[in-house]
Amino acid sequence: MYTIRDIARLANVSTATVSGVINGKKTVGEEFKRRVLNAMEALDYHPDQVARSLKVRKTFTLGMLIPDVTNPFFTDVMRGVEDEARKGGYSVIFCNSNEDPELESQYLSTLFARRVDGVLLSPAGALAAEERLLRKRFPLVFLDRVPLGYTGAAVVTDNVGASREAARHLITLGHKRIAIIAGRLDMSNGAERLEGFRQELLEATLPLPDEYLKRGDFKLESGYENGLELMRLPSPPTAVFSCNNKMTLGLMRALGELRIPCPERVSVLGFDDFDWTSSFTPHLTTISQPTYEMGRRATEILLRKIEHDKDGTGAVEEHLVVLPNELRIRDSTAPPYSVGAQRA
Amino acid sequence: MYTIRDIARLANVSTATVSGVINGKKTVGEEFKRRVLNAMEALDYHPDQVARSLKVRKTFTLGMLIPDVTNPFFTDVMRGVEDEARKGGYSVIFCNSNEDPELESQYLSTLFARRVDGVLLSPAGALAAEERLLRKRFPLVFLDRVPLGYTGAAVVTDNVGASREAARHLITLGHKRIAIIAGRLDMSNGAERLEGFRQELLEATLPLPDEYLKRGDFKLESGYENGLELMRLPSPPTAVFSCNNKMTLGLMRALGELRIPCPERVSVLGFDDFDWTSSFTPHLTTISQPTYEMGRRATEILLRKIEHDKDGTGAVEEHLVVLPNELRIRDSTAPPYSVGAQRA
DNA sequence: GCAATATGGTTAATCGTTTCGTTTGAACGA
DNA sequence: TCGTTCAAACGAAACGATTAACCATATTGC
Repeated sequence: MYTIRDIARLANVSTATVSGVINGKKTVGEEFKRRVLNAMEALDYHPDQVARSLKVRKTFTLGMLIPDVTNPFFTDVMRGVEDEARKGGYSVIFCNSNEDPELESQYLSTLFARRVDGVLLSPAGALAAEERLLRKRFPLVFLDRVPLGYTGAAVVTDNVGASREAARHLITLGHKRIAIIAGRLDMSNGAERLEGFRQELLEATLPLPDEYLKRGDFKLESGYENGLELMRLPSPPTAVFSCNNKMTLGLMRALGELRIPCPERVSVLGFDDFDWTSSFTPHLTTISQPTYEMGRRATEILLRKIEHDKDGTGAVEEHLVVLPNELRIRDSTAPPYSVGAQRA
Repeated sequence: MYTIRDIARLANVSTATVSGVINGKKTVGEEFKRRVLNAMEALDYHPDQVARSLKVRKTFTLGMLIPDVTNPFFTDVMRGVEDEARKGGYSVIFCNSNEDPELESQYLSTLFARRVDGVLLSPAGALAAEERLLRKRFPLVFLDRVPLGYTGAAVVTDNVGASREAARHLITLGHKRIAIIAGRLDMSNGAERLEGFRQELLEATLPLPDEYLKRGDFKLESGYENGLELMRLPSPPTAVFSCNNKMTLGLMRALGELRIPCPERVSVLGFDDFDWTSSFTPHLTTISQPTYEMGRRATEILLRKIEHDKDGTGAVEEHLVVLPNELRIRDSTAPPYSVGAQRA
């Protein structure tokens, strides 16, 4: 493994000169530059970034902490993050907390010890308490979910609006018995999605009985369990709104096992789109979030924070970005079977 | 940001002593240890890993380079990698080459500059040429795919065997006109899957006409396009073997658009399982790879290489691990419609 | 012709750790 | 009372880069 000194010796110049041509800072003469470049080429020399990081107090590394890598929502976000980070010359350490607050805070410590320049966080726990500590460790941008009462930088989507639109769509189709499988209510996104849904029902003076309000945890199993329970009710709903993709999957599985046809017997509308929903039947009606863009924007904001924080006490305007969602109407929603059709 | 010197000063000891208690190497007296620990606690001190890395010439960081984060196969692998890495005290920098050899080699350079201790590689390009250079840069373990003629460490699955089993399943069902949508043939996995399929057909003295052999590139679109072409043939196949999950998705989309029912008109068997295949119809018959285990094993091997490489010239036995796959028979495969049923 | 200024290079200190070699001092045996 | 031993703590030199402070030479203005 060669060092800058090896290059300097081989090119017959000082290390400062080598450093100069590497970073293009100092003006260095043509002749010298050529010699340095040649030497670097000859030895396949790549400057040691860790030494550099130590000196300049910057690692050009970002941390990204998400609750579930196997969720396509997050992998799409990751693409946005990675592309934008690369553009800025940053690498990303991805950490998967598996929805486990314990593991999450362990990762956060590791990232701190590694002196990452900033962190993108989609929290697993309700870390309202730690949040202040975190913010003094490194610049932070929340993604998708924010702790209750948090006021700092974040990129989220319009959960309330989208849920209202979802509910409205179902109502417009003529549904009266509409159930919801909610996500974690201690997370902003889970809470907001329920909130929007509730608002719209209220406005249409439709009831939301307790047995139609199911509390999931964003995982497949909870969608499955709750789906089973809902459809076994004496008076099952004619439409179900599921608050994230994994739970929708669980719900569909439940319907399949119970041999309840969708949308004939029950309409399904899920938060989060899949790019492969058009590969299977039924094609799901979903709320599509701008995943890639979320990742991109969050990274953009984080990089800006990093840039500004260096010269000051971090007095950058804390930005909250709310991106719009889009309702994609496909085949899993239809008018209720009891309306305009003979009873089965 | 506090340094080891701050701690030393506060605890009234030398930096060597602080370092000693942090790393638990030196024996340090109870009294001193207590003082140091207190000081660390008081200042929320976390040792700077980058300084440490510089000194000990080890970053405790792994690089993982995959061609597609949005492919659930790879995210499952990632979980295995991450869990095993964390157990060993390593972090992972994930890079997504997007099946782009250019980007891939750019990432490889970055990883080298960052002095990662080792790299897990699922190559996008046929980097047979670079491979020798890479191996002198850092310990390397290939994952899922290996360059042609590569003999070093790798974790793959039994592609030939699995493809034979897949073909046999279709043959046993009575299919005679079986088509394949192959993956990239310049990658070991793509080539082997075709090879196994071919072998089994040969053994059953079944033909594989040119128009039944489609060359895809592992992406959804190629599954879609090839699916359309296959089913528009004057004499379309009664069964199709698709060589990875994304292409299977494309194929299913094509069938959906052409309104060709599966498995009634055509059986579909795909490489790679989805955990959500049971959420939609038809439930796919697939070859399930031990994804998590692949990631875990590969990491295990890489860590062992790293451990051994440090004291020597890397004369570790280069291990090739071949894991078994499993055929999961579900609803997308059935006897051909022309056999034992009236012609439609 | 000479001070002032560019230009293009060098030397050496530094970032925050680890670690080698050394010092300190308590315990012990004779 | 002295060596001798040994454990425990210390001081300072690295690791490989960056960069401030300098220095030498050439160019320019007056």
